[in-house]
Amino acid sequence: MRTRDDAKQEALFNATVKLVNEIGFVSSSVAKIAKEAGVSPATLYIYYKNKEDLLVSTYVDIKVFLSGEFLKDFDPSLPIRDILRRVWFNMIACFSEYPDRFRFTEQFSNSPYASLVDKKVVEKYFEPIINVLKRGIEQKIIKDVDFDILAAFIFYPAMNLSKSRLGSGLELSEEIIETAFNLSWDAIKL
Amino acid sequence: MRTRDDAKQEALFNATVKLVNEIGFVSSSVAKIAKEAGVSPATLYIYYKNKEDLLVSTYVDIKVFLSGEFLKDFDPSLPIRDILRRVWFNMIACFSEYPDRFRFTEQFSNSPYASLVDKKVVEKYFEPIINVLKRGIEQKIIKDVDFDILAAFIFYPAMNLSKSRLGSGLELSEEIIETAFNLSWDAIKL
Amino acid sequence: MRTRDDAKQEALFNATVKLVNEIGFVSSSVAKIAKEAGVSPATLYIYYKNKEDLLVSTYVDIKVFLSGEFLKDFDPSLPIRDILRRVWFNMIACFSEYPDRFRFTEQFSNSPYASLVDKKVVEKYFEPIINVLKRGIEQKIIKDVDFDILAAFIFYPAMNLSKSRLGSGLELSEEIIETAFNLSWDAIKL
Amino acid sequence: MRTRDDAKQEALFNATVKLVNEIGFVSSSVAKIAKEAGVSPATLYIYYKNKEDLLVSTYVDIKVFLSGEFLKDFDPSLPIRDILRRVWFNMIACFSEYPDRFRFTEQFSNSPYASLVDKKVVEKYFEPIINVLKRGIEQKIIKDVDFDILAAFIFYPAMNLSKSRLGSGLELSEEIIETAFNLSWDAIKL
DNA sequence: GATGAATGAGTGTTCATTCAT
DNA sequence: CATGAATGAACACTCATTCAT
Repeated sequence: MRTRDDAKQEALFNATVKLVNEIGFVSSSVAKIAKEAGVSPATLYIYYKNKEDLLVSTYVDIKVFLSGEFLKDFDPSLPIRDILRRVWFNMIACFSEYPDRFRFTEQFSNSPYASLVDKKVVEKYFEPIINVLKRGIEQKIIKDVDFDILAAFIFYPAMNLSKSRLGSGLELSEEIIETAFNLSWDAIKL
Repeated sequence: MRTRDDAKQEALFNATVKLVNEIGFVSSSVAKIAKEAGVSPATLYIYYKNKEDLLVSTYVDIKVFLSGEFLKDFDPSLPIRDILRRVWFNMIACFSEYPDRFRFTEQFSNSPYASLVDKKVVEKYFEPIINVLKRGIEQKIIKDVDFDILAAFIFYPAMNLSKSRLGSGLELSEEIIETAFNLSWDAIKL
Repeated sequence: MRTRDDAKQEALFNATVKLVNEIGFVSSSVAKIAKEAGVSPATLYIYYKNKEDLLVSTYVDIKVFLSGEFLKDFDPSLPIRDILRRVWFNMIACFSEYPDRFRFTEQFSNSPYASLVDKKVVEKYFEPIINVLKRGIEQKIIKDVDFDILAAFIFYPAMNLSKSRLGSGLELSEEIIETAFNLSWDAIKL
Repeated sequence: MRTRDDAKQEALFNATVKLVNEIGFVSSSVAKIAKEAGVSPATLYIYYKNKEDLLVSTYVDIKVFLSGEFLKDFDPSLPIRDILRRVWFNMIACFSEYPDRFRFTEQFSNSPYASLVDKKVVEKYFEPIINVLKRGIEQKIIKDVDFDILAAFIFYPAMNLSKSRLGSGLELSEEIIETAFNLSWDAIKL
């Protein structure tokens, strides 16, 4: 018998990300995604249970991928500010390098599909960063506030900045990224 | 297309916001929206050119409404920090009071429809706040950085905080809002 | 606005009966039925909630129609044997005149759709015949056995005879019908 | 196509009968039948030419099986009434013991597939009974009418009685079966 | 102004069957 | 012999929009 083809699954993944970005969730039909991936719609159902499974799986895969990018050259022995600075630069670089995947997660997490994802599974991959923040709080370097408040001043600004710059086509210079990180650090540091 | 019966138009507006939140953009069909509003699908086309017009108009209307809420008790004679603090509290209160409208804008602005909105028109309503920031920069109270960077540490944290708290069902206490505003202020103040 | 078109509903009814007979339940798709009726598949869903509704409604309509045919010239003042004889002849004539409707009910009642029909509703239309049988039992003219046993020797033989003759293309002569009725009467009479 | 593994063929036979009864002809796809039988859809095509072949073969196999059951303890030396009485009891017992196979034949024979079966082949297995009836006619014990009329008062009542009782969940007591046979005998005897 | 009827095009999904291993 | 992968065609059904009243 034929064997499962990783190339096909990857083609479906790429086609999904591409189409959702080009024409949006609403218009991204199974037929169009399959066509973009160069397979029959029926074939899609060999690799995914249904459309929901395709979208949720794609989202989770991207999230795992992004966490890997964010944690590139992660070195817990560095000072906390340096660690976060590296993560910050990684995030911005990642969003600029993989804007499609980034935008897919933005669309996805604002859709009703979002509630279908087990957040625990995804959060696990971001744990190293969370631990750094915890350490920072213990060492009285970072303000002792809930994690979602810290997140609102670290991750979301990076995302929103990337989004607004990607949208307007402007480049995010090294300098601007540094400046923005300083605001982030000023927000959370004690 | 706009014509007379305001009650019908309002019913359509409410139905659109409600349905998009309940079942998402993808599933919100013209037929369902019309039914929810208690009118015929054909009637919808008297008030709106087509579905796109319905969604975009609804978005713009909400944005205008939100700007009014954000600027409640706006008093330019107060110190800049106090002005922004009031805006901050207004935003959080507004998101918590009108979660449907808030979530609609989130879904909408992450969809391809977003590009159909003339940002100038919407931004106009937020000008008073922008002017405050400009004044703050001139007076060396606020860091002299691009507006979108400031926005990334004022508006988006408020939105993301509201979103994450709304999603998890947690309440945002007065104290937490105050704390979060302090982070925001620390980020942008000189 | 346009008004509901009885001609269309009738066309759908006829198309359903015709197609189910020609190609069977399995192959009778909504698209084919709509095409046969000369309307769009979407139009079918204005007149029927879904395919199941179409088939069940068609079945019930036929059953009501058949009961009317069976009871033609029904005269309760006649001797019981004469009443049943007339019903018997009516049945055979009806099956031969409307073989499509008859065969539809045969296919339907042997399909899983059958369980969706409220038997009470259908049986109501056959009550006059049932009452005749009851009277016959009371008057010691007919054997005192359960109704389904009597039915198995009155209605089903008529149906099966019709079916086997229709299938083989043979005519059912007046004489043969009379003969068969005699067997039926011999079976149930005391 | 038929080849070796009898266990697989039997599994397919059972799966077909089971599924057609549980979900009907319409929903019984090759994929589901194969899954139920624990084999690959492709394997099914080793044992059967196509779906039609599978269904027709299953039907014929059941018919042969049923004929065997009907003729259990068949003793042509007994009086004709006793022979038919035994067949009658065998039929009822068989339908109650193998309701799935019985219902399969009911569904099948009311579908367009029925016309694909060579009736001669099937009838052959029921010949002993037919011969008894012929003898009964010659001996002036049974009415001299066409065979299909006799059948309509012997076999079909038994089937319909079984069907209605199976459907309603009621048991068919020894006494009721005896009673019903008496009606059958009254119908056909001279 | 307002409506339910009407539809061609599209939706997500499953189908019977064949292919490559 | 046996298989899961693969698919074009079909499935039931819904879509945004227009039409006739």
